[in-house]
Amino acid sequence: MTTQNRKDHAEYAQATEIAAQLRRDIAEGKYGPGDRLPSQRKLAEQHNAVRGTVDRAIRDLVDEGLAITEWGRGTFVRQKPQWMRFGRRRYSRSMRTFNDLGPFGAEAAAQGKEPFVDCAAIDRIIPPSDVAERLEISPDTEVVRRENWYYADAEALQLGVTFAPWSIVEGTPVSNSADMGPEGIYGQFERQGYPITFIREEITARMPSPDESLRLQIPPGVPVIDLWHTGYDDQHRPFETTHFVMRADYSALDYDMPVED
Amino acid sequence: MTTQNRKDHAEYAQATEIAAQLRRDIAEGKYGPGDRLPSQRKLAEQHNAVRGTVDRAIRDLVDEGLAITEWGRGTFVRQKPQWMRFGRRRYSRSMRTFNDLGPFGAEAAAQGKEPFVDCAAIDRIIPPSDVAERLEISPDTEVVRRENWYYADAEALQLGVTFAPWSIVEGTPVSNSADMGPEGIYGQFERQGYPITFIREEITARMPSPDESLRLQIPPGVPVIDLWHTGYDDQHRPFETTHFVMRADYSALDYDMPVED
DNA sequence: TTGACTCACTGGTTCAAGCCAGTGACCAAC
DNA sequence: GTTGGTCACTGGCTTGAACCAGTGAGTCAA
Repeated sequence: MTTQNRKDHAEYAQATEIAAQLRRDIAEGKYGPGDRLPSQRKLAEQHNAVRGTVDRAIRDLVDEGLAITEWGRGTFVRQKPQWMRFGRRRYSRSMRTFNDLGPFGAEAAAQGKEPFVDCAAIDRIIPPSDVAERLEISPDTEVVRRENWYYADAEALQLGVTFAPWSIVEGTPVSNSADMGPEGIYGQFERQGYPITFIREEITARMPSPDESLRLQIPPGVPVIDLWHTGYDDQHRPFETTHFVMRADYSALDYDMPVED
Repeated sequence: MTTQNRKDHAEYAQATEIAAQLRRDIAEGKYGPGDRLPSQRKLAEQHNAVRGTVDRAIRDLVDEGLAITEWGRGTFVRQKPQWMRFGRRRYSRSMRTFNDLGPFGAEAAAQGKEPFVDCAAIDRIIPPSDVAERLEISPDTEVVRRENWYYADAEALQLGVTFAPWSIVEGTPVSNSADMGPEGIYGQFERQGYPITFIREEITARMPSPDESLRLQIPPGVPVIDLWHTGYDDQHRPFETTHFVMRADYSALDYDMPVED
């Protein structure tokens, strides 16, 4: 590897040194969670550097998720939030009536947070190709598109966009109502003859797009978990797929499952 | 929300404008994957800005994973790599003999990559508390620690650190050899009376630490998937747990599983 | 032909200075 | 007491200049 990236090169650069010093100070508890770091001007003076250099150092910390800057107030040590854990049980029948808001609400409540789910849109559309593939339908088969935003304590944590063939959901609350009733959306699917029996979860992580940063109010330095969930009925036919984008700093996935031969 | 982060504030800043323009150009194909962007000095001239401003804009692109800079050469549009997908089948018995290198090797080969697994260390240690909890052992029970690095085409993609009670692995290759034989590590566990029957996967994502960036050679703007895997035998006793850190831009997880009541 | 060298060009980093805009403590006027 | 303004302080961003170090094409002498 002859080419090097910025950070490699900066290994002994002043900004990197300052960042490393601050990381040490944070790790050693000199600055605890929520504490304010010295101002950029003070740090510049202390390290015999220009303020722009300190700004770069702090930007690195922020990008790592270790600190958060607030305009006009200062730079603060970030407190690691509790995780919301989601997994296979999210879809189990016994979870359905656990809480008005479903598994998300239950998990939020367990964390002492106020859950809120906002169904922002319900549309009837021609599906994007990746949706059609997951639903195993031809690309011109219409689907319902339900856009849900999940909040805890008024902070947006997740975006979930659910797709299902229109023919399955026509006339049911899934196609025309934000309220899925006490049994939830999977109760509705079950009534239509599609009991959720298998699920497939395709997971990756990435940095949010600028649009996602804005809409999910994701702080700098926090990635998102990008999850495609697909539900299958007892005959292994897919009947719904949901694309979740979750703030990674608040979210964990937790699956337990049998191993087959 | 009265406080705003850096990016919100910079919404109409010049650097953000330049970044947005470059994003558009990339999206529209003006610059394709692998193409070199104009030099910072040229871009500065074009946008009537100073080079520092252009540098900030490009840094944003790099942090998003859209571009990669090479010192002395220029800034290039990043090509999105193929993903390696891992999931439940990674542990199934039928996968064990698929390839000398196991599921990782099989997946790499499927992507046309040259797989290589390096067992960097085998130690006998007192486990960290999170390991002891997952193995359901007392914190003073010794365990084996196996550190594995996974490469594809000489690029490090994953780090996996496996822990298992020393009492289980004593005298077996798991405790003293990099080579697990044709049946792999789970074949060894099975011989000791621990057939892998259930798994638990705890998944989250985060930005890599500077150390991880260095050792996995992770480009800026790429998060890691942080995965704790635990294997259980037919009596639901945990016998091994592995902590994976995976480059998120190359890795996806793909699970299919039954839903239970 | 080949290898050493030059040189223009690249990004990486820092400097020194300045203006802008949000914050919050403080204080005077109501 | 409450209100509204001042002001010192915060980070956000830009300017313009400079030096460093890696790259690679082109040159020139052995």
